[in-house]
Amino acid sequence: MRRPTIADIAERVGVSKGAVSFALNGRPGVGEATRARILQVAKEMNWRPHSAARALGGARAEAVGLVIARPASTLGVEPFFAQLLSGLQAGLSARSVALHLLIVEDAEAEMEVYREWASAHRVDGFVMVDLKVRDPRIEVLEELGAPAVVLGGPGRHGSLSSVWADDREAMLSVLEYLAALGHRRIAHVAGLPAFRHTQRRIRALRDSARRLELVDAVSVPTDFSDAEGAAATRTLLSRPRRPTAIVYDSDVMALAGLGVAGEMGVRVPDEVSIVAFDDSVLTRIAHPSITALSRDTFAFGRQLAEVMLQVIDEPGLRRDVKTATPRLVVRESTAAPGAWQDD
Amino acid sequence: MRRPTIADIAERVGVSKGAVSFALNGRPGVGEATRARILQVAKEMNWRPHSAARALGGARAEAVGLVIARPASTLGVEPFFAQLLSGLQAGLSARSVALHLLIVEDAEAEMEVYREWASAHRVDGFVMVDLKVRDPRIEVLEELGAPAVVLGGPGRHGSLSSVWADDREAMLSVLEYLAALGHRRIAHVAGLPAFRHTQRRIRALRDSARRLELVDAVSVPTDFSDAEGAAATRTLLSRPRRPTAIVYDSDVMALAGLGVAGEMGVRVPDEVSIVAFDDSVLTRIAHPSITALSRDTFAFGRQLAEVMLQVIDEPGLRRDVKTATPRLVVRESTAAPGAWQDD
DNA sequence: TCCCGCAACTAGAACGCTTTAGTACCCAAG
DNA sequence: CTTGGGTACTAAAGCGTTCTAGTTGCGGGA
Repeated sequence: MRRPTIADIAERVGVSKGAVSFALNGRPGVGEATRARILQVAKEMNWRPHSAARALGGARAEAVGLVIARPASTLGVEPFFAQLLSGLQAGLSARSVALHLLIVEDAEAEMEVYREWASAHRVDGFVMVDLKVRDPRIEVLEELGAPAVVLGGPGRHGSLSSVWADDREAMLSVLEYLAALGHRRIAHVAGLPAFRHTQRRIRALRDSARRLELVDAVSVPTDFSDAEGAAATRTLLSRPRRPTAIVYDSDVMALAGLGVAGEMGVRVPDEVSIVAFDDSVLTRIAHPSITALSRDTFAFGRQLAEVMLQVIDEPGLRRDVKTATPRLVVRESTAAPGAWQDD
Repeated sequence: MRRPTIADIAERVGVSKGAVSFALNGRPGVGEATRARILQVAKEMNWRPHSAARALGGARAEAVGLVIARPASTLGVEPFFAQLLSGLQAGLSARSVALHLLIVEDAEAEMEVYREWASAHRVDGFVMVDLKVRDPRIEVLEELGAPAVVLGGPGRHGSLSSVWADDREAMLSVLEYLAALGHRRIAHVAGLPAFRHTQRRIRALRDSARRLELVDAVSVPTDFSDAEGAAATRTLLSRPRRPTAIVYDSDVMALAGLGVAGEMGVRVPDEVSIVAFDDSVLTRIAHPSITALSRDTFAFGRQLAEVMLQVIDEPGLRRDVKTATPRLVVRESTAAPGAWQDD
């Protein structure tokens, strides 16, 4: 048999569709007795709302959109991303809001999908990740007027809300720790330079070079892949005056770097110290275990969900949430540089 | 201004809504010249389809549902799951199909969501994971008549399609390898006994005990968490006649087990060999690296997507795809048992 | 010349729900 | 006894699209 509609219920109870709609949505305009009868019949007939029909009328979609312009494989490879996703889902599912996920080729396609989903009321809001320098997606989301939360910041995300961590401060804490150990030649294997947080880390290194008396403070950009992380490490360690410490923008790259050091016979931490942005099981079980900037990524994702839900509830709202700054967890991969390395 | 509808376009071009609909969907029933004009105007007015309205008419939702009854944290912790998810996404996004993802408390809630999404045309089909013994979800999906693909098998998934790996054969390959090395006391730290694939592995061990002359072949059930994996390992290694080899049902548990062995001063692989079902970066970088059953999980997810799309295209279809059996990758965690361990 | 068939197009119902405007009724105040 | 206002409801108009059942006009064969 066909799925029951409110018209069927109305007919059976002997009232109008309107009355049924009121009753089912707990709205005034229908007596208690009638309401009870309607609810009863609806249950008997096993009725369920048809979200598409509701959406046509402009109701909530009970879903949040996440469009990612990255190769799909990163989803599974980067612990950071996987953790973030699960935190996000955890936060959303507490309110039975689904995550509408799509991976696309590039930012162009991503914006097109924003337009489609927004104009079709397919989702109630968007979570935007991988904030770039002068990101055109911001404008699109603003123009669409859809609730949106940007992962990353602060600043430069227009009227959109955001959730961010202080990358600058985190980078400084690493540099100060390394400088205190006596390191003066510190290299930075950065992520994609187009990302705002990458820029912020690069700038933090450059800015503190003088204060910390670093004689060499270079940032090498990569695409965040383990391959480029390994290549950058190889280049750095092949220099006549190689760095005594390398800071990696992700745990995956740090691990790759550690592997390269092993291959090249450069001992860690005796000859080179290694620090990773982002902590995960990878840094913990590596051998030697890797000193890393640790944060609760799952909680980060949950905060993202929380802000998203708030912004959906109150469309005018603009929140700007700074999450806890990642703190350094010292493990076996860092030590004072050997004496022979001093200038 | 209001978002443009086909009625607006129709008015502007001076044709009926029907004609516009035909033109926009590349259907016959409208002349070339008119079609071109309609497309032109639609572009000018920046028109976009409204999926909710389409869904009302019974069109595709261009989304696949995935409902998971697990704690959200597993999503990020289990490399297998993360990889699978990205493979699935990769396969779907090639056809611009989104993944509608929701995490729920339990199987009851999961089935309720199936009903809701199906009756609301919210998704075109479902991917079901974590197939259990006598799984009630199968019936629900069959009854709903929604296209669905089950991860796991073979058999016992009724009329639904499935994608599966041969767990039995995989387990046998591990056991034969260990037996060939000389192991006779082999323990198995299993996953959730409610899962079909867990059962299959347990049975494989039991069945081959006699043939391989195992004097001790016990399976210890766990919930797949690293905590229970560690606990089970502790119990096993505390026995007066402890096993000389332990097979773990996941890489996460194997890693936990390796940690416990370290704590207890039991040397790996000299005193106990360790094998993991599921390969990932975890097993590769552990110290010692862990012998594991390896498969291309990303490809597995992509196959899942492929079958899903096929079943959506051809609702009557029932496919049963066996994926490549995981093959054993021998690393440092396995060796012949020490002589003193022989009976 | 007439009719047939086909392509091009129109009108409007249908999809399931929400919402608004309106109606019927009752009770209380004047 | 009338009026005013509140409650309980009904009828029907959307929401944006697709689909079905026409209608028109035109070219070609008898």
